[in-house]
Amino acid sequence: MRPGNPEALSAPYDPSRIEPARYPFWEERGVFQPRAGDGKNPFVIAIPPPNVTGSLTMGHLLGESIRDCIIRWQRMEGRETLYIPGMDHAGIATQNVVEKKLKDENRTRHDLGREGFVAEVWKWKEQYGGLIFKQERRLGTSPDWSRERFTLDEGYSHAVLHVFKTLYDEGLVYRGRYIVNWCPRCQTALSDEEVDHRTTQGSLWYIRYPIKDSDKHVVVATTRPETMLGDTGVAVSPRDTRYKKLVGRMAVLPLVRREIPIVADPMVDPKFGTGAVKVTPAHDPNDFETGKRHGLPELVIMDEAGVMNENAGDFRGLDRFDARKRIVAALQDAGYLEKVEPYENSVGHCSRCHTVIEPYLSWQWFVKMAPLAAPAIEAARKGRVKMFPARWKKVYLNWLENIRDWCISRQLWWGHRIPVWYRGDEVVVSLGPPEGEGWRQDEDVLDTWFSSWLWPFATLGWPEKTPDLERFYPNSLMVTGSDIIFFWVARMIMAGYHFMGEAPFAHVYFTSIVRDAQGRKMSKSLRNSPDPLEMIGKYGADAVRFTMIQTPTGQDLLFDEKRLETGKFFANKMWNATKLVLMRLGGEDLSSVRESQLTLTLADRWILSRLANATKDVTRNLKTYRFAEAAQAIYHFAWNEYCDWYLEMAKPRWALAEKDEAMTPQERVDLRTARWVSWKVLDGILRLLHPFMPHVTEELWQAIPHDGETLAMAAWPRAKKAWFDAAVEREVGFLQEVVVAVRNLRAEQKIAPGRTVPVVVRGTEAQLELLGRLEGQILPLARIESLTLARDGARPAVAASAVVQGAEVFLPLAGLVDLDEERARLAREAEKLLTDLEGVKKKLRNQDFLGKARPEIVEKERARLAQLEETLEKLRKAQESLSVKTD
RNA sequence: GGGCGAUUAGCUCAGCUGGUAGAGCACUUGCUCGACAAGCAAGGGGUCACUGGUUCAAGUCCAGUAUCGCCCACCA
Repeated sequence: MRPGNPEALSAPYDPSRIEPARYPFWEERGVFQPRAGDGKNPFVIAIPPPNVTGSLTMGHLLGESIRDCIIRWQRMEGRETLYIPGMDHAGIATQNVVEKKLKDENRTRHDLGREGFVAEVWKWKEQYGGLIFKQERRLGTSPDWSRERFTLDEGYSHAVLHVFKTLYDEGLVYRGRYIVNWCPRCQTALSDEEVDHRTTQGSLWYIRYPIKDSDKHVVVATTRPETMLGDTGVAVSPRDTRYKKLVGRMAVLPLVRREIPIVADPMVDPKFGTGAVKVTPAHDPNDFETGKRHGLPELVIMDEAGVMNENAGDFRGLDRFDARKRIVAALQDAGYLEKVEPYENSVGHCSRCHTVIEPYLSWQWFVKMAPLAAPAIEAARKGRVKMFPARWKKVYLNWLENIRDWCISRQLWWGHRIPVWYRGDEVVVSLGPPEGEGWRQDEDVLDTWFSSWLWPFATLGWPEKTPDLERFYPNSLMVTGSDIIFFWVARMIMAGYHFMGEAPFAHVYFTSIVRDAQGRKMSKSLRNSPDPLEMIGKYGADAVRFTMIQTPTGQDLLFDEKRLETGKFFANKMWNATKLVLMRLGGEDLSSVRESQLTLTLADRWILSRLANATKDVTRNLKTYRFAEAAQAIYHFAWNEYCDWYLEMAKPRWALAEKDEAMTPQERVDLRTARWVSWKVLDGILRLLHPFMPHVTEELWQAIPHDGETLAMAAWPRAKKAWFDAAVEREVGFLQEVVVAVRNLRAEQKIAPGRTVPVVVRGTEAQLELLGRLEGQILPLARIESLTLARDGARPAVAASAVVQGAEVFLPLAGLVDLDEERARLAREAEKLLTDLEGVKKKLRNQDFLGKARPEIVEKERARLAQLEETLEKLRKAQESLSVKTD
């Protein structure tokens, strides 16, 4: 065993001094690499790959704190652990960043050409990408950096293209011309999940469409009047008698004078608007379907930038929103506009740049999802994949059960280029260019999520059968935000089943969403996210981790910087407690000490029992992902039990070392026992706390006597059965109550803190015997000058008193006790007791309660009644004695 | 339109199988006793959103209401 080093803690606790040095310390010792463990299954977590453009946010801090806590815990449990790091190439996001940079240089990606631009992005990536991981090291997380992956690195890209080809060959990837979500600013198609719907105050325009060969007209209502230029029909409900005779006739499109048929279609809700709908097959997904059913032409009137095209006649060249204004004006001028109503509806926006989405007719690639969803649905239903908190299962299932095909082609340059080759009418799907001349590769790239859905196995070398894949798939746990449950979690599960034949992980833990104090989501644009590195600098990584991990499970976290103090103060407390213990160990060699050679006092047995309980609690709560409870358990034990009580009770025993005369043999054993127990429990605390606060615990552990090189690889404590001792806990509980009662009396009587007081206790033989056993350790706790144990003795003449578990505690201070004060206090006490007593009596008078409640509950109430009556009786006597004396 | 969550001390939140309401911060009072003022000790503070139900017993289970928040939905 390595001896302690008190020097190490001579300076005050300063996280920014100790934390940075710990990272290389762990790395040099290979702590983060998996190492074959005890034969148990390995424990594997893959990081949700942050965008290559990303920087550390409070949200990451939360997820990383949790992931690393579990990984470190499992590592200490002896499991072979792997935490897989990596980044996402983030197609649109990254392309946008680099395009913006080009724009600042007055260039566009088109100036560079495709190859040049992609080279530029790679250059950017090398220079600025992955900042997040440089920052993250400061948090002390423990991924195996030697296994870091990037979704666009060579092997991973191969996996992505391989998946595309496989799905194509299976008929699950297809190309088609459909209405897709189109961002006119990014100029690419998007999946449904990449569209944010926002409730928007708009208008409903009622437009008259004249009926051909008639002086009548039909009125249609629309939220998007500009699309009328692309109308190729008018639809009414087949059940709508109002319009029955119009079906089959032609309407004349205002401004354009195109004749369009009036058709009957069940899509129309006769109760909405006028019951007649304009049909614009090229600009609305509903209308697209309607158009198909009636063979209506698909007339595209905008280009990919949302600018009206040659089919827009006079409005050509106008932006879609300008066109809307001009068309409405023109309709009004020509008398076609019947009315305008304010109307609230939901408008899709690009989740990347917030531009209003345009439904756009174009050729795109899709994945047929229903067959992939089936096993993923079953996995959740059968519990093969469990979600925490469980309610997310419903959300997940609801999405999968109503799943729609996934548009995976993106009109971008940064990403995996679609491995499809065209030559005339020939189409070949192939990872490389086909043999022969004249092949042209598809211009589009794949959705970023089409690569990240493979993350749990593509990071391990799939499709090669690598040893890593063999050993570390499936992963154990996924920890991520519920905001990407559809984007990512559901799709990973689908991909896991389809390509690996089993779920990618057994458990999914969804973290909270971090919001600001007003409840707004943290975002760059709002600038309401504190700088994580600044927080770490100010409070220390340990404090940040400890605080973040205590977020309410499954609820949003309203982040308040003030809360970080708790963690910092706690670390400081542990620093100082360790310093104290270390000094008092006096360099004693503990390596050869065995528990059986020691004489454990009541206090020792108590703290060991409490340690066993804390160990059990922390472990149980980690197992069930109740991080806040786990953190609370160790916090409370370390601070309120070990520091506040045990260390205080150990002080007089440690002081034996400074005795002038020689120690007796018993004293020597007692000293050694106090040293060993205080060290042993501290060691246990540091171990239990390490996953939450790795730096300070490692620092402190290195300073105290320890075995092994690093706490990060030390064994997780086990709750020793022999240490649990409920009887001892009750006994010490009584002693604590006595101490608190004396302190309380002192405070109430405003006795100077420096002054010691005599105390008389009347109680049962057992109670007095207990007090006697720990007398030496209790006296200083309440600054007691002398403790008189009086079994049947008379009550002191003039005293302040309290009742503790039936025992009477007296502060006999004639002349010093403020009698009025004391009488008032006793009266208050008695009143409180009386209220409680009434409650209990009422309960015990209730025949239903006596008859139906569990017997042990009734017994408990009876005992409580007795206790209350006894206490009250003693308070009354105290009151009497005071009134007699003063008369 | 559907679904989910929240409502407990001034603030942020615990309260897991129903059985005397908890923590941190904030607040009050008192403390330079050789670990720690980032601390110690003692306190004050809650009709657990509302209404009804189940039960001997409800913060906890059920139903409804209100307010706030989130998600989903081809609401012209």
